[in-house]
Amino acid sequence: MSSTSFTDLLASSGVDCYEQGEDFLRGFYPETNGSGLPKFKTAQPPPLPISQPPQNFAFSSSELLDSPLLLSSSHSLISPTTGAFPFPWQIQSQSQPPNAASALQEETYGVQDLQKKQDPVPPPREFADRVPSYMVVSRNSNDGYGWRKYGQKQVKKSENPRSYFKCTYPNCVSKKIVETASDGQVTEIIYKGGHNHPKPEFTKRPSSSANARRMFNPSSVASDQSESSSISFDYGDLEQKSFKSEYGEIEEEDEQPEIKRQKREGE
DNA sequence: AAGCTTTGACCTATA
DNA sequence: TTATAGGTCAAAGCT
Repeated sequence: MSSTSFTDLLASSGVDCYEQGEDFLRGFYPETNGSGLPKFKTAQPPPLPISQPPQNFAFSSSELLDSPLLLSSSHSLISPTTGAFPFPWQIQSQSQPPNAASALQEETYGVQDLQKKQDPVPPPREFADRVPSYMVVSRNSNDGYGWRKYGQKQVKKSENPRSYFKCTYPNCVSKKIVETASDGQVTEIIYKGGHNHPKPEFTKRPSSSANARRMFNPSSVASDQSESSSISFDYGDLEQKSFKSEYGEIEEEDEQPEIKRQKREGE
């Protein structure tokens, strides 16, 4: 599969990724079997039980706003003529439609050049400079999901250390690997597996203070500044793609209180 | 007290 | 079969 097929499909599907939930998912399927249905390597996925996919499945405005990359490139996000979404990594960095996951197997979208060129906006480092290192490193949850870091490794193929994250949602096997440069910039994100759940509604999460603090702490915003320089998706091990009907609704997070709290804590 | 990150050790896949 | 690299585990410590 190639990245061109992805955008081609998006273009051919003629969907607006922002506005169309289900259509977005449909259009998101990077590969079809010719009948408009996605190809699945492991098993035929159940039909999407979501008659009205939550908007968070695509983007939340706060996240969009948080990303200077998105802002800086927003003028070219969607082709007015084709409707093609030129930045599939934005979709994936936000969330992975579970059923699209296997179709994205071994798909890699590299956007290093783009990111490096468009990352002149200095992140709000005032937080990162004050908080403990692990808090800084945890700047990775802007996609709305809760991630727990379970390992870090310096790999040979890259001079930057990799951090390994698991989704904190119960029974969710989604993982992501974040490669972070010495200056704190995220140079690569690799998603493995897809979420079998919607974005958690952090206000309802147990121990919401702790989770919310990390999920929406401003330092994560700082990370967002540089995140998505390169995002890869590996859904090879994704088996359980069934969507649970327990769809929570998290449209937009009012992160102002969290930011304030974080500021207090960071001081 | 709960949940998180850190980090060295261990496990596994691959050449 | 062995060496190496990548991925994961789990105890310790932190917020």
